[in-house]
Amino acid sequence: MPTATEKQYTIGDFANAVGLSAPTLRYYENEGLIEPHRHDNGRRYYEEADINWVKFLLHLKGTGMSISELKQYVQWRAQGDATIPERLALLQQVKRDFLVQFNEVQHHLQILNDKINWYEEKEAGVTTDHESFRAYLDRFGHHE
Amino acid sequence: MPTATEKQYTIGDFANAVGLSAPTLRYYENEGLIEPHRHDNGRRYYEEADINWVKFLLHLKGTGMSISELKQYVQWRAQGDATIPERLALLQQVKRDFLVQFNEVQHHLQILNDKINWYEEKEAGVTTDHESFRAYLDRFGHHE
DNA sequence: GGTTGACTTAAAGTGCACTTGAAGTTATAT
DNA sequence: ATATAACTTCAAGTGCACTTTAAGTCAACC
Repeated sequence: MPTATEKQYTIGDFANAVGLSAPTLRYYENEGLIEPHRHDNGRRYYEEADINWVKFLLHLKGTGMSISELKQYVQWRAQGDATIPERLALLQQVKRDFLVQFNEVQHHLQILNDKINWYEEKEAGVTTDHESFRAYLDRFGHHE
Repeated sequence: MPTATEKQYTIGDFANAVGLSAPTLRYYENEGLIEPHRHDNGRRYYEEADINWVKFLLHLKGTGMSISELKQYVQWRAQGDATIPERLALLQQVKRDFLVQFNEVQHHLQILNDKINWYEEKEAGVTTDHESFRAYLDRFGHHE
């Protein structure tokens, strides 16, 4: 049973589909992250499956992986199942780093929220004239 | 009642105390974020309160504020209470942007976790030989 | 069939947030 | 007293992830 001929995307359409610019796609290709097909005239074309691949890469990138880490991951992947332990170890390390950052960033948000509340209450005349932000924070048990 | 003479930090000691390098502190000063005192010989010194100030700036920075946004915030702050509405609006915008990013990043983590689990199960021989990652994701209802 | 827009490569440029270097002064320890 | 370490300014350099430019080829529309 022959599958329907796959839709072919120009680099411009593909860029639109994945939310990147065409130059960025060429840059990623240069870095070895993507390998589009070529028409006889030299022009690139992309297929449906490439969309999923790029979106997956962007998820990994969004967890904090650099281009060179992605490149390493992709190289291992091209070498087949023998490199699964390496890939798994890399992703686990990325996850650990991510979680550390995630906790820090939540703390930053806490302080930002406190400051916003402080300004809002100050505007509404709720805090006493000379209460400092630090004293205010202390009331909530936040430190640093 | 005279308060105990405040401890004075050299730029090196202060850098240590706040977790930045001395050049970075000079850079921040250049950008108008910090204003240390000076000894008669021209050398900078910092006091306890400066530690809290820098740590607060680093919290704001950690929520995604750029150096130039911090600069704007600091300038408004120097202009007194009249600029509280501007400062509040800025921080509220920062918070909105932060929360958007925060949601996205949680989704990225979800995909990373799925991929790690997929590798772990594959290593343990749990998934069927030819199940694709996408099919695996679909079992959990994750998309994109 | 000509104009407009999308594509091609390779190299150079950008923006951010620092970091490093050069050249010199000052403080501290032996 | 002298070595060494920390400070000073100002300018230039770095790393990352793109973005822009230049010079040219190709495709689609009227």
